Amino acid sequence: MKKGLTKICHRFFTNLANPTRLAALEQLMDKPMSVNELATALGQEQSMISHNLKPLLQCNLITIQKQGKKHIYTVNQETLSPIFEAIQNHAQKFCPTGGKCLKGEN
Amino acid sequence: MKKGLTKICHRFFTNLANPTRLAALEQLMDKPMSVNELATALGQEQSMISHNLKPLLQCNLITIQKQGKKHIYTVNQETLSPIFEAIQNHAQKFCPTGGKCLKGEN
DNA sequence: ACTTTATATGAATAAATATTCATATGAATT
DNA sequence: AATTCATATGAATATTTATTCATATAAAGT
Repeated sequence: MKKGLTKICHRFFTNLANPTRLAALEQLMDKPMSVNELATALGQEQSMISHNLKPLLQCNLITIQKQGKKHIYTVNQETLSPIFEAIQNHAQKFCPTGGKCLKGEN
Repeated sequence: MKKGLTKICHRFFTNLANPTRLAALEQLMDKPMSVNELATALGQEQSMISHNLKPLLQCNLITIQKQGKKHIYTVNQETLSPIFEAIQNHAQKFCPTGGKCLKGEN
C-alpha cells in the first residue's frame, strides 16, 4: 500500500461498510435507478435511501443524473467491479464455508 | 456484484473501515511484524493492536505465525494488494485533489 | 398560483464500534 | 517454580455511525 493512503482508504471503506449502501449498490450494479425505485426494491424508506446515497455520491462511487424531478443514480462500475470481484475471490478461497468468518458464526 | 454477496462484503468492509487496522495493514504490507513491533511503529498500546488484529485474522486478511512467545503477523497480499490498488486508481481518477471527497473537506 | 410527486435535509434517538485499563494466559529464562 | 516478556481478553466507557420522523426544496402538472 502506498504510504499515506490510509486516510482515503478509511473514508472509502467506511462508505462501503454499511448494509443499506451495499444493498443499494447491488441493485445499481444491475441497472441505474431512481431513489424511489431503490426504496421500493429494498423495502426501505425514501429518506433512508437518500441519506445513504449521499456519501456514495460524494466519494464518486455512484453518479447522479437528474431527469426532471427524478434523480437517476448509476454505480461506478469501473471502481467497484474489480473490488467486488476481489472480495468474491477472497471469499471463495479463504471463507470456503461461505461465511465461517462471519460474526456470530465462529 | 453476485447476488447475496452483500453480507460477506459488509463484514469485509467493516473490518477494513478502521484507521488503526488500516495503519497496521500498511505496516504489514512492508514486512511481517510482531504485535509489539506494530504497537511501537504505530505509537499505540499493545492491547489496542491485539484487539484490532483479531478481526483481521478472523477474516484471513492477515495470518499468524507463532515463534515462541512472539506472534508474527503477515498481511494477505493476494487479497489486499489488488484492492488497495483499485482504491489508488479510484483516488487518482475521481479524487484529483487527493481528498476533496474527504470528510470535513467538502 | 396551487397541488402533487420526487428527493433532500436536519435533528433527535438508537445502535454499533472503538478505545482504554486492568488482568489473564502462556512461553521462555533464571 | 518464580520471574520476565509477549500477547490476548473482558468489561466499562467513549465515540462514531445509522435510523427515524418531521419538514424543506424543487420540478411538473392542473
